[in-house]
Amino acid sequence: MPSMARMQVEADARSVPGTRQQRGRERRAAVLEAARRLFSSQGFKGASLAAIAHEAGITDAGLLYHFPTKNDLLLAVIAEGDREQDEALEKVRDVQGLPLLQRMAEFGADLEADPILTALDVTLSAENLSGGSEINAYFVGRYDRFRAMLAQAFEEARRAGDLAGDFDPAVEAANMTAVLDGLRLQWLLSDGAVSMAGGMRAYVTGVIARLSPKP
Amino acid sequence: MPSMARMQVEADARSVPGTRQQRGRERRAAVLEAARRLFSSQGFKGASLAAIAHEAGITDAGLLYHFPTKNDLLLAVIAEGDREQDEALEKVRDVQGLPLLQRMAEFGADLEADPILTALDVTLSAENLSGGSEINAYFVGRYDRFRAMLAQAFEEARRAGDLAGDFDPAVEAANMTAVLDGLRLQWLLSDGAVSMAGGMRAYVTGVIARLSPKP
DNA sequence: AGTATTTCCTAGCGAGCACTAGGAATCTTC
DNA sequence: GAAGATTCCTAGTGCTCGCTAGGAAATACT
Repeated sequence: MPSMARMQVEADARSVPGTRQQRGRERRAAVLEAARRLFSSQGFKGASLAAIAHEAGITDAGLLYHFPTKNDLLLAVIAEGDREQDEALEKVRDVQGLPLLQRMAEFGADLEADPILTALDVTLSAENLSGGSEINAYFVGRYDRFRAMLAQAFEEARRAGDLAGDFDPAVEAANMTAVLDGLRLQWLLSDGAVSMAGGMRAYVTGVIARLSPKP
Repeated sequence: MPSMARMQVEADARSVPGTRQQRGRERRAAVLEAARRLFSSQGFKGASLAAIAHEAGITDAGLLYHFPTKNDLLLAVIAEGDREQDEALEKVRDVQGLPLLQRMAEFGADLEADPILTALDVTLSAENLSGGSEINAYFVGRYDRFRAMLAQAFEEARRAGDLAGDFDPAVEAANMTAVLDGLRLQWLLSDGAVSMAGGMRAYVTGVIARLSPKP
């Protein structure tokens, strides 16, 4: 009799496939993905726990078992996105100087491949412009590191004789970062009329053409 | 006796100076300014009517006399900001072609003069990335017009012989807009480590140097 | 078989939200 | 000075929010 009862409720949402801990991890991942989607399209304050939980197929109380507070959920979403972007950056890290700058031309195309993560970055950074919060510190640090990486590449390119002129590596690094961010925003706001890949490639080749040593 | 009663309450918040309609306009302006400040720092959803009203020196119900809904208040804030930016653009509109592009170098400095309006733009555009809302349509249209203005300037500069090469005016317009927006974000996120004025000037002179006809 | 653990739900709490109803105080107009 | 218009408040409504308490069901352990 108990075994029959088990079989009757086998189709229940909780007992789908696999072991207990497997289902737990899968639910957790589903919540993270739903949270990324809703945070990116509605912002942190705009997305409710109930809506995220519904998208993940559970209730809000069920969600709070995996992430004890809404802020914890946000931090997990950010940590996951950060990890993915670090992986994308590692493909670039083995080169330096001018080759690194040249590879930045493909960064626009990379971002176009993941519109949700791109929109998440725009939304969350704009939602945390003013200081104090943990998230604001994260974005400030990330921009600092990104600019430092590019500035170092500009310096090395000049030292190697690949670039010339009296340009300021810090300014060039900030400007290249700005093009990436600005195109991101226009791409999201223009229904595809603005291409990040095309704009970024044009910018990088333009910078290199302008700063190339004259023979 | 009534006159004495009047004098006793003369220091009341409502009866400060001037006529009735003057006070009304002043309060309305105070509400608009408080709303701009709070919307820019906390976003639309993050700023409550009570907080805005408190900053303006009245209650939330008093605020709703001037602006019947929160969305009406937002539209008024946006309309006011739009008017100010139109005025700033009109100083540029009398020139065309290369001179217009050269004047864009000063746009970074102009934005630095009004950090609140700049942050408001970043916050609200990021909060309305996805389509449908009235505000989203506003931003899409504004970017379209701005890019069109710059693209036309690039075309005219080439026609006049001030610029040369096989550059794409649409791409150059999008990229120049992107630098402006991207520097805006970094400026707000870097405690002044990134200068919008310096970056924008470097970019404009760089573009002109790169596209100048070779003698 | 019995116990413990993991996972998720039902139910509800207190706070904050945008917004409303109705009235009071002030100023203008006659 | 009475009548009307303007401006703003007190009080409250219904809703949604993040979060908690406690339990139920399924699985794993012994």
